[in-house]
Amino acid sequence: MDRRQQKTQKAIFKAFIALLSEKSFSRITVQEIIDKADVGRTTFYAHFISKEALLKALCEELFSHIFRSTSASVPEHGLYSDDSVPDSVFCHLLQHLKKNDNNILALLSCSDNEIFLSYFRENLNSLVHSLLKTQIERRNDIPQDFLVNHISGSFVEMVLWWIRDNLRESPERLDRYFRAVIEPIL
Amino acid sequence: MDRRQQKTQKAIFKAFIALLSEKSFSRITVQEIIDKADVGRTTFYAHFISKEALLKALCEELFSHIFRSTSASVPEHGLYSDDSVPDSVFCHLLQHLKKNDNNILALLSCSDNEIFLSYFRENLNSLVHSLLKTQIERRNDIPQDFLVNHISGSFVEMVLWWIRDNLRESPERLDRYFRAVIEPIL
DNA sequence: AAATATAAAAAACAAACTGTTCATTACAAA
DNA sequence: TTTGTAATGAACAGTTTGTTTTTTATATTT
Repeated sequence: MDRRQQKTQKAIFKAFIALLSEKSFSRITVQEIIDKADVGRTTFYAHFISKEALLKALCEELFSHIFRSTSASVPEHGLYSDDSVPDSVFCHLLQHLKKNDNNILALLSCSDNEIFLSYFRENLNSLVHSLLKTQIERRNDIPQDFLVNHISGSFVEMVLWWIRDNLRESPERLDRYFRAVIEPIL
Repeated sequence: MDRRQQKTQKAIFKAFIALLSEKSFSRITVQEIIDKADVGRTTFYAHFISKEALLKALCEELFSHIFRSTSASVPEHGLYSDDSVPDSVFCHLLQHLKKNDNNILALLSCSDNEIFLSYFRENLNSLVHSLLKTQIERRNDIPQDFLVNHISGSFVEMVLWWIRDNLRESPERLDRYFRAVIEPIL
């Protein structure tokens, strides 16, 4: 890819992230983005057809990154299948989030966060789904779909709660709480 | 209140709800609202200072209604404290949602639903909080806050899942699933 | 190094939306 | 009936959006 393109893309992403930590997505204008990124109006539209497309591209970037590194880290054993394993996939995820690469926490907590959340949920869902497949016992009184949704949904809600609480709890303790409400139902 | 005011308010709300079931909040313009409601531009701004204020007013309307009727219906016994009670507060809520008064389901499922969801969560939170107070046993290994958030959060996620699934499951069965994942941790 | 291709820029544009003002008309309540 | 208040229509300046066109700057290829 042309070095010039990379430069402008990077500038636009950076400006966009900075703006997102200031104000909600819907209040951000293309004008502000190109002002802050210091690129021409034409240039912006050559890269992204709209503000929404930019948001989507950003989401794909960030979440594919965080989830690739997470699911690669603990692939072999299932969801909380072994108590002796100290760090679950979830703990890894929380630790990753706490590091706050690329301001991902700011994005998840901003007021127009629905799009981020849907990406978060989607990625979590497939993660939980694949983890549950390795689980031996299965409940036959609850649909698998419901269970998957419950687990990933609860996790999302927990993260939001965590953020609202300014990350006061440690990832490890949070993971322990999460185990306490998830393990009994498996 | 002046009959004229009631009339325009009603027209605006109605137009707004109709538009929300067509497209997301951010794509709706004031222009469209006043066109559909057939009121003057000046009139709209005399009632609501912005599109956002209208949304807020609508949320307050709808949720205060649904939650007042719900929490009034089952005030005396706690959250799933008695297995012999067939219909929990949650079952009531689900049934209420299924009736879909004022298109509340459309609002919860539209793509810009963050504001609706925050109202939903908020109301649920205080409901769960008050229900847990009547619960005798308490876990001392998990903070009460976490538990409340987990329960109401899971419920919200379940409803979203339900909506995505086009309300295929009955409220009663959904309530059973929810019991199965919540009761074990109480 | 020169030639070619491609990205960025600046300016200008119509179209749409916003939020406000003001004068006029219609309606409700006393 | 009179008086107050709500609704209306038109016009407005200011933004924002997405596009076009021309020119300039920078990579890539030979």
